[in-house]
Order: sequence, then C-alpha cells, then structure tokens
Amino acid sequence: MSYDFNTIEAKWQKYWAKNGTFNTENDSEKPKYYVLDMFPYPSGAGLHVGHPLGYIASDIYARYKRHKGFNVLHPQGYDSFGLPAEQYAIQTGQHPAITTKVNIARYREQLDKIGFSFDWNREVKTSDPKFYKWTQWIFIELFNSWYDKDADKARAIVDLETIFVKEGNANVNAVCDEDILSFTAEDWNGFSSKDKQEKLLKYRLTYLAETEVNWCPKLGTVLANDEIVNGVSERGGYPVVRKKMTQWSMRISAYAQRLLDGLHTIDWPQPLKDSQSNWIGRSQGASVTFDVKDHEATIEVFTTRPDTVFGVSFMTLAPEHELVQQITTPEQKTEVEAYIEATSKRSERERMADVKTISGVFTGAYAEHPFTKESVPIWIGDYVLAGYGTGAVMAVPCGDQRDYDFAKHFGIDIPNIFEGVDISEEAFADKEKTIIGNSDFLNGLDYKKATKTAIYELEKIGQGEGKINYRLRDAVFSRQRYWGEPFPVYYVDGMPQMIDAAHLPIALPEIEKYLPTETGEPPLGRATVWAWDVNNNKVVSNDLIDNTSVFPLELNTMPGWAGSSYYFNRYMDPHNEEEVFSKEAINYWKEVDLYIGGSEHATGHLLYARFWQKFLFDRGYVPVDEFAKKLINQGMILGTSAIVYRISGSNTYVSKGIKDEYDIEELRIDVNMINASDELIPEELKNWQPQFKDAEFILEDGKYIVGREVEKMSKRWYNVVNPDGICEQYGADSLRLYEMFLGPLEQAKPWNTSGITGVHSFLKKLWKLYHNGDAFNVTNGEPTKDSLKTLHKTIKKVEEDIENFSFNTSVSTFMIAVNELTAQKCNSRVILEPLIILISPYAPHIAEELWQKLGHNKSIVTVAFPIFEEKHLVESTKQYPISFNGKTRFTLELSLDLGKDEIEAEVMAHEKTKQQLDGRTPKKVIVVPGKIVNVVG
RNA sequence: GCUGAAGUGGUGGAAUUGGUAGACACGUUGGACUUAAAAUCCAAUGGCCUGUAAGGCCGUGCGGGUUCAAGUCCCGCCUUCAGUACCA
Repeated sequence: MSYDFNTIEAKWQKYWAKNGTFNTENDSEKPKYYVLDMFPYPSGAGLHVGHPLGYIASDIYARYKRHKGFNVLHPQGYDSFGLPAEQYAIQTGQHPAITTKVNIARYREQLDKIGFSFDWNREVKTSDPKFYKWTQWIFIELFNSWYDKDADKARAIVDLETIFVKEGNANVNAVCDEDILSFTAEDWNGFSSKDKQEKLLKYRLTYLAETEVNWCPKLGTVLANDEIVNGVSERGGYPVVRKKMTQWSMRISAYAQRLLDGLHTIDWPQPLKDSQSNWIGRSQGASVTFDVKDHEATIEVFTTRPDTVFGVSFMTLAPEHELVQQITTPEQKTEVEAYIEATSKRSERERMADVKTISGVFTGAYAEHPFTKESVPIWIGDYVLAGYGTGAVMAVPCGDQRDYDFAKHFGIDIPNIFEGVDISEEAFADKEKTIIGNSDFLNGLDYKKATKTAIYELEKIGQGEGKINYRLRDAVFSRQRYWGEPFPVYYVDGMPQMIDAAHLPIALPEIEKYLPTETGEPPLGRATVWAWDVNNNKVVSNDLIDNTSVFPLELNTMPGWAGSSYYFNRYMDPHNEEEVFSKEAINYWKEVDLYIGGSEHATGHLLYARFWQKFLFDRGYVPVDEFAKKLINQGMILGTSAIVYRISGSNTYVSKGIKDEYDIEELRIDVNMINASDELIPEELKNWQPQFKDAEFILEDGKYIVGREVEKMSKRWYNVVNPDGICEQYGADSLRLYEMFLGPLEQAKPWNTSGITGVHSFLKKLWKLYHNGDAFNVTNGEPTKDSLKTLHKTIKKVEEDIENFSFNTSVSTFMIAVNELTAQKCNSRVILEPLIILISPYAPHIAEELWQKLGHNKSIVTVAFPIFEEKHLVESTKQYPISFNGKTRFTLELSLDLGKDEIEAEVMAHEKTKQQLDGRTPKKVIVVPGKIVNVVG
C-alpha cells in the first residue's frame, strides 16, 4: 500500500469537521493561547499558493501550542466588505452580497483542502448584519465619547455635558476642533439644543466636519491618507485631488502619543514599528506667534528650532493658508492669486514629483519679530504644506536648507546666527555642533540650552510655548460607496442623531444600481426605503420623510477598516447577540498572543485597530490596551514567470539560449506548462491560446527553453500557481511542508514548484518506514541507542525552531531524522509515537493516519508533548567539566544522551583532537552528537 | 535624502552565545533497476593545484581591525531590496 495522500487527507478533513475537533471552549483548566491570521478579503480570483503561507505558519504554531497543553483559539473569517465586489456589481448588476457569498464558498473549499485547524464555529464576516451591528455599536460609542487630556483617556460625553452645565468649558482640557470658543455655564445653559449639539460635535471622538479630503473622482469616493500611494489611489492607481467635503472623521490624533508609547510594549517587527512611528511623526519644538503688521491677525507657526528664532528673515505660508486673502496687499493681489491658481491646478502627484523647483510669491505684508520687533516679509510658497503643523513656517535660511534655497532664489537676507560656521554655500543644520550667536540673550548657548531659553522667553512675552506636533491626522471615516457598513445615523435639522443601540443593526438597503446618483450623492441616495421613523424605531420609505417623526438617514458608508479594527475581539464571543462580547470571554482571552499577516497593513489596519482597542480599553470594554502581543509579517511568495521569445512580426518562437541571434519580443506564458528544467513542450503552448495554434518553434538541442523572471504573483503575468492543483498532485501535507521549507517566514521568496518533490519524497519515505507492502509494520521492541539519539535530537531542534518561528529549518530536521531512521531500519513504536506528534503540526493528515494505525482512536490533538518528554528525553545541552591528559580541566558541551565517560572516550579516540591540542592549552571542546566539533586551546 | 533589512555554491537556503562554512533540498552528472519511460535507489557535486588517492591552497559583497579562532564582533566603503519623503 503506497502513500495515498488523497484518500488520507479527505478522510481526516471529514473527520475533523464531523467531530468539531478544533472547536474551542471559552473556559478551560489549561492556559489560553490566541493565534490569529489577518482575515482575507474573499476576491473572485481565489487563493494562490502565496496566500496560505501565513495561515500555514500560524496553523503549525496553533497545533504545536495545543500539543503543549494550551487552550488554543485559532479562528478564521472574512473581511468581506470592499470595492471589488461593488465594482463587479456596477458592471454586472449582481448584488455584492451574492458575489461575496460565492467567493467565500470558494475560499472555504480551498482552505479546507489544506487542512487548517480553524474553529469555524467562530467564523465572522464583516458584511454580515449580525457582525456589523457591533461595528455600528462601536461607532455610536465613539460618538458618545470625548478625550480628556488631563485623565489622558476617553470618557463618556455625558460627563462633558455635566461639566458644561456646571462650569462651561473653561477648565476642560480636551482634544477637540481648533475653533472652539470658550463659554460659561450660563452661556451653555442658554444655548439652543442645536447649538449644544454643534458644540459637542467638536469634542466627540467621531465627528462631522467639513474637511479637505482626498477625493478620487474615478472611484467616486474619498480616501484615507494610507489609501494613497505616490499621489494616486492604492486601488486602481487613479488620480486624487483635494476637495472640501462634510465627512465623518475619527479623532485618532487624540491617541497619537499613546499609539507611539504602546509600541514599546508589544513584540512587533521593528520595521513595522518604525513605519508606525514615522506615520505618527512626533516632533518636539515650539509654537511661535507672529503679529501681522497693520492687520488684526497673528500667524502661528510650529518650529523644531526655537533656538534659531533670531535667524528668521521671512515667513512662508502655504498657498491654502486662510490668512493669505486677508493680508495680501492690493499691489500683490494679482500675482498672489495667479500663484494660488497655478498651485491648485497641480495635482498632488505633480507637486510631489517636482521637489526641486522653487516657487513662491510675496504677499506684500509683514510680520513683526517677537523679540527684535523688526519687519519680516510674509511670502507664500508651495514647499509649505497646508496639512502639516499650522501651514506656516518661520523661515530661518541659515539653519534650514529649504528656507536657504528659497531665500537665495528670491534674494532674501540670510543672516548668520551660528558661531564659527560658514553659510555662504548652504544652510547649517547640525544641532549637535550648534553654538548660537548674533541672537541677543541666546548668544553662546548650544542647541539644547538655547531651545530651552527661547521657549522660556517666548512664554514670558506670551508669544509662544513649547509644543509637540504630530504628523498623524484624524482619519476620514466616510466612503461614498454601497458595499460597506451603513452608519446608524439620521439627521434632524442638519444635526446627526444616533439610532439607539437597541435597534441595530441598520441593514444595507436594496438599490437597483450601485453607482452614485445623478446629483452626485453616494449610492445609498438611490435607496427608496432609507429614512428613520423615530416613533417606531425602524427604517421606512423615503416618501414618509416629514422631518418631524421620519428623518433622512446617512448616505455614506464606513470604510474598509471599520470591521477589521475589532474583529479579533469578536471571535472571542461571536454569537453573542446582547453584547459585542461578554466580559467573561474578553477577560478569558484578553488579547491575541500571536498575529500573523502582511506588512502592507502597517499604517492602515494595524494602526486603526490599535486606536479602537485603546478606545475600548478607556471605556472599560476590554482589559488590555494593545490587542496583539506578538506580530509576525510573513513575506510574500513571488511568482516565477515564464517568458517565450517571439521573432518580431512573426508567429515563430525561439528558445532562450539562441534568442540573441534574432530580433525578438518577450511574451509571458502560463507557468503551469513549464517543467522543472524550464522546458516548454511546444504542443502545450499551441493548445493554450488560439493565437499560438500555428506557432512555430526554433529549438536548441531539440528543446524549447523559456526565460524566467521573478515578480509578484498575478493573473496578469500567468505566473499564478493554484494550491488546489498542488494538493491534488502532491497532497496538502506536501504543500504545507514545502511552503515552510521555501525559506524564512518573514522573507519574500519565489515559488518554484519543482522543489516540492523534495518534501514529497520525505513523506513517502516516512510512510515507507512503517509499511512493508500492504502491512503496517511497527515493532514494540526497544529501539537502538542511535535511534533514540535521532529522536531526541529531532525533538530538541524542532521545538527550538518552532519557538523561534524558524519553520524552514525544522522541516530539514525532519528529513534528516527520517533518513537516519531509514538507515537504521528503525520501525520502533517508541520512536514513531513521539515523531508523529512532532510532525503533526506540519503534516497533520499523514500524522493522524499513522496515529490511527498505531491503534489510538483519539485524534492526536488531545495528546500533549510532555507525554514522551518525561518518558524518553535525556539531557539536552549541558556543560560537563572533565580532565584531559591527566592535567588540564576543560568543558565539554554535549547534546543528548552521551554520558561523561563516553565523551572522554570519544575525545581520547579522536586523532584530530590530539593534533589540535598540540602545543596549546585546551579550554573547551565542543561536541555534537557523535563527533567532536572543535577544540579550543 | 532619511529609516530599516540584507549581501554565503548553478538555485532556495543552513550555520544556538565567535568554534569543522555550504546542513537540508532543488538542479546537474554518473550508475543500478527497466524493452523503454516514469517512479525508486546509490554515488559525485564551492573553486583551484597535484596523473589518481592522500593531501594542499583559496573561498561567506570590498578594504582594514580585534581574536588562538570571524559568515558572525568593530571601523570604513560598495551593492540590492523595502518603507518614507518639501514634516518646518
């Protein structure tokens, strides 16, 4: 009986499903461990071999932890709202829910074939009303919260109202909109209800505001900063322009410092942490206020170099700065307006691409230097960004290269305020070597002292203060799309009202077309049943809107990151209809212990999820404020495209080795037609696509050899390898082993199917070791010492490797073990039992089959590692002091079951050792099983 | 420009705290078994020198250094990849 993986795998997958083998309870005597994958978006293309890489790694770890005696939570679900299903709907009219359902079914089928140990009872789908009910609930909670800077946490909005009633907002230290005016308790109590709502909205953690947003005309929606790459939309690569719109925003900026601080407490990859802290972009400095001469206006700037305040020779405003219109003198008006016009026409992308060109224009106005009272000309220039700081800078040309270039270009003064520094060629920006001069009370001070003194003096005259600035902006939360979570919001007199949580979910309405309306409203503007009846608490027809008891509902939907920002908590208690999750469940599981997913979510999902977790923590819903203790980014698996060379203008294809003799063009063809030697069978190409039907071939040595190119796996390049085909041909266990064997988990690596024969023949050898023809052949006798050595070496190495997430080397270790056992002709039960358990995370199907053949009727899931550890494991690495040649003492580092005497004997017998020791003083001999490694003298 | 990671055979990659560099696998070559192929098994496989072998020399991007000993540590370069970019 040969290793019939197809039958074995089907049998055990059925068994696991039927018995609910991997279903997890929310309470247990065992310690808990939560292993999570980033849930997939179920796209129409299905899985390729790159997708399951992280899932296989996490599954191995989950199965390993179960063996180690943990109660393991290992769920899976779908991030099923999103643009592709919506765009498919726009093209075909098929409801996105149907597309999504079909895609999910396909994903599930593919995932099941690989043999994951997911607890499917806990599956969540973000597009399921039962799930997004709680997304809506969290939105309401955010709406009903504000950020108290003194307590440094989010608090209920009713607390704020209580304060306003008693004492107005004078003593409130909150994160809020900047245009808040102060009011007393009396003022507050006299405000109309609408006034109060307007005021409160400026404090809420999610708020409506007219903001300048990234509008993508082609997609018909706004995008968050992290959804824009190089000035174009991440999805589709369409142009993005700035546009003012009223949108829901999330006050994530309130959490900037805590999001930064939290990074020190979690075990995440350094590059990922770096990109988050870059994104948050904390910089420490001061804000300085300049009075504008002849105007009732001030310009506030942020600077990281208050020590250089005496070097200011001009100011620059962003073209979009609100003061520009007000202060521009009549003489300069034409020029300024032309400049603003010109910059607004340039797309974000052009502005970014063209960093070198210096442009700007003088406003004609002057500011007053806070200390010298000298006139400082005010310019506008597009090197100053409206979106960062205050959109204005105090320009210190001697200390900042951009200011320097600008000053040089327009002939503005460049006063030198540094001691002993030549600034005739470029600005001097080295803080460490700075000694301030020519600066009144700052003369002779270094950077640190001068900064402190400058801030102190600014505060004294009331024209500035120490300040920390963050690059992180509030996140726009509205999308003009259909296939997303509807907001639980209706509008009374233009003010947003939350629907009571008891009436959630507010389900997506049916619409006929999925495009925006003719008047430019979001797709939900097409819904005819989309109004809120406050008396009956239900969604009713738009015809009934009377603005007294039936009101219009919000037409936007939530962005893709809404559902993914808390789904990991929902897995803990996925069927709870009363609460997002029960106290018991969240207190038992607490947080994700291991999270595996791609690094592309660094400044999106992973930042927003940390934000929501901190918010939920503040409001007492979760017990920890970081949701994932450890995170690993799996590297991408790349495709190896196959290239054929067509002689230009013909249908003749020339083999790779002789292509240089012809004028050729490259064409990518399906990699599945190529064998391990990069050889193409011409007949296959002829049958692949009609255009190749009459193709002719120029061969080399009777073969057609294709070119190879490593690039992203994509349908477009015909380099996609489907895991289903691999499972059929080699089995899921081979696929799992091979994906791990390819290389380190975190690294990007090319897929090359030919290598799979290595791990596949390993499994066949393992099978053969215990099968003699049709008979299962295992002895009950004591194994030899060599076999025990092999076993324990393997146990030790594989355990270490799994703990270090070095799955690739542990696969090699298995191969060595089976090769050794084969050479030893060892088919002892004593060796096999632990070996099965050890291998089972990697190759669960064959392991279960062998386990059953051994007569165990339980799934191996219930058997823990310690069973054989106690019984068989001898000393691992330890240091033994021994004597050599009767005089010198030194240490032996030994592995496994070698005793002291045996080691001495081996050292004595080792000719090379004696040679190495000749004339030297030995300190240490390093021994690995069976042989001396090196002698240190 | 800044930040981070990495450079090891024909290829993917091994190498605990510095301790036999190239494990394991692919590929290649030769052999066994087959009418043949596939499958399987065995052997060789970093480069160079020596008729073979034994043996020797050189080898982890480049140049130095520390050490009995360096792929690993230190200094200075080069290259590649990833992220980020007028952030005041």
